[in-house]
Amino acid sequence: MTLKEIAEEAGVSISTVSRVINKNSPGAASKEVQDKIWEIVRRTGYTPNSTARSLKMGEKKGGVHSKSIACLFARTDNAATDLFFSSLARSIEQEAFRHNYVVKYSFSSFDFNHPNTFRLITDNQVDGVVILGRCDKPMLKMMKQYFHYVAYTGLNPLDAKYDQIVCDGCLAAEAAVNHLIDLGHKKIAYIGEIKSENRYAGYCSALASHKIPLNKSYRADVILSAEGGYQGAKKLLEAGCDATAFFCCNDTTAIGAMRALQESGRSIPKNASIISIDDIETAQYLTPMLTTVHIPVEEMGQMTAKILIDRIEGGHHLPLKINLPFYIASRDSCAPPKVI
Amino acid sequence: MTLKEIAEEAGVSISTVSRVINKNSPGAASKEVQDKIWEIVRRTGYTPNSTARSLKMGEKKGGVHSKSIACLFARTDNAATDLFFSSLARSIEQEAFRHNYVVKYSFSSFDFNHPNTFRLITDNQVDGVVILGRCDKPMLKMMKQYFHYVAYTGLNPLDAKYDQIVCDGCLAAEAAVNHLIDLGHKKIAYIGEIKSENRYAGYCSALASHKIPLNKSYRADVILSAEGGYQGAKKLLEAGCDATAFFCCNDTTAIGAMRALQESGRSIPKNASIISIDDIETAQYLTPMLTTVHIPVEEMGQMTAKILIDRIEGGHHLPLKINLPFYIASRDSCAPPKVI
DNA sequence: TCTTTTTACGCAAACGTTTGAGTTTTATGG
DNA sequence: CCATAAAACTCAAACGTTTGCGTAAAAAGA
Repeated sequence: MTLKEIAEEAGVSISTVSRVINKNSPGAASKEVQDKIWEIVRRTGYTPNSTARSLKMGEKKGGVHSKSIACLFARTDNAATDLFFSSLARSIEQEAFRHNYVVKYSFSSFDFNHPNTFRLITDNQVDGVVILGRCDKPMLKMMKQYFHYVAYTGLNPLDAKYDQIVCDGCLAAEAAVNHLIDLGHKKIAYIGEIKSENRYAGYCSALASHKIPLNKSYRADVILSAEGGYQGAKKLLEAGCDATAFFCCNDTTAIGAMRALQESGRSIPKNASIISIDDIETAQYLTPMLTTVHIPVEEMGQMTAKILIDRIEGGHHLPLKINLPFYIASRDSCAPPKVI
Repeated sequence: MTLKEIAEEAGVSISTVSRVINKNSPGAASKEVQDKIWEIVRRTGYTPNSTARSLKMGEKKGGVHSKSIACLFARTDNAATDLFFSSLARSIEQEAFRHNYVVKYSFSSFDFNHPNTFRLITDNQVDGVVILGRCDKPMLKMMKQYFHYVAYTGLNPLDAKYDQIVCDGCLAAEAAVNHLIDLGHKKIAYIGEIKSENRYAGYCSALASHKIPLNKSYRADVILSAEGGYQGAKKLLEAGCDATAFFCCNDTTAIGAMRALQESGRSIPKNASIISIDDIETAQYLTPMLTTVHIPVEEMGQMTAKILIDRIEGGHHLPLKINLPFYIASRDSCAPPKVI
């Protein structure tokens, strides 16, 4: 159904139909004509062709908006299937929805070398994009080229002039490890990614500031998943690692690590403490309840969406770098080390 | 930049520029003109206006495709933040990506009464949509009206003539409860949703076929989340429920229930067995490892995307109703009841 | 009854493309 | 040198809208 067809059927001009449907012109048509038009609209299930509409509207003052944003997972071996990112994505979407925006997600690992990627990006007009996960400067820059409005959210703040709403993973890791140290631990293992991972930097920094030497045999380089955590902890244990505490990069990894620890006969927190980052919903229902750094995902998502949309709709503030606070959700998986 | 501007600058007609850029017409222009046009394109960073392009292309034989599909969560109190749906969504997206489609997700609870919803839906042209979660017939019908191509995936098969790729939650629940019964349990509690939930039907049916009377004090009507499971189990326990086994509607709920059970001093599976549905990644890393009905999420997502896209691109088969098989991932959370 | 205002409507251009059909130029062959 | 074919290029319509401007009819005022 098109305006033209409706117009023909109603015996009026296209303009009239258009004006009636976008009830912007007060006295656009007589009551009769209006009724007739609406009747046809309802009966035929007409919906305006948004393509034509935005083509036509594209010129308007201030530019028109597709009222949609994209949400790109910068690195997604597993991110998309992690509760943390789901929650983040969800809160972004909810906030966007409140502003009448839709979100187009791309879970797929975002790879500019992929022949499709470019087309997907440029084809799919969006007003702005939020990048989540891990993102380096060149990539952000590239994004800026194609999308005027870009915001980043995640745990890895970048020192670049882009809007970013983050919760610093480095600081969070540092706090977690400090928590362990405060409990008396000195032999603290690291399970998670290492290369260009700021959580690892936080781990190192916490140790360093307490003059605890870095022990490479205390660390396992694994991807962030339950399987990763399990394998990482197992490897450490089998190598005879005598760590009394384990720092895991996120809760899911911790779940796997806990499993490995328990399988080896260690009880948590009696024989080994474990702490991680995220505080996904299930963390507090595990046995033992997981001590973890609570990241305010809800707020992160909300703010990100709000700020991006604000930008899109004309708010031109300076690049914002918002650092949201975390706190340690202290539960049952950490205790002082057993004195021998 | 528009074709027109390029044309002016190059001193040729719009048509020529168009033909050169979409290198479809072999002998569209002379080498010189081509070079000149490409030079301008590169220098100015011209990208075709996709809105205009699709408006124009809309007529082509077979219709043109926006190369995008939408993914709507029919009911989402919590679905979006559940690993099961994340995995499902992700596999849909990956498969779609392989076919050069992008996916627009809508996590927001999908509510036609919401004034925005209608506009969001109709505004955002997609070639087809997949509905996931829970969906009733009227809603599916409504969807069909706006999107020619609709596919459903989830655990709740519908007896309607739509493409649906499901894993029957009723059968899965029945199998789970049968598993419990086979172990010797007779007092089996139900934790999860009840109203119009086919898993509840499966639970009832399993009991009935073994002549075990339905005991309403054995069931807790809660939403599917860790918190829900926790509260549900707690309520049951506090009411003095003497069930020896607990069926939970999904893994996340089971995690919460396990917590409540353990808090009450019961050890699993010695004092109580627990089984659920989904088999999310973490299930096998819990302590005890969770026995659960494995749902082939990956396959479900893949098939759904593939079938929907096939439909969109012209494959006109009869409405498909694919019922994927599940199996019981038997682990450590179930054991025969303790003989008293 | 004649002007003036209001109400109701239509015309046509424009948004940036694509494309069939036509027109001009150049090369080919006799 | 002319006819013809091939190559290079242009015209203009169309896609479905929105909207400024113009006009006819009805209502109001005198």
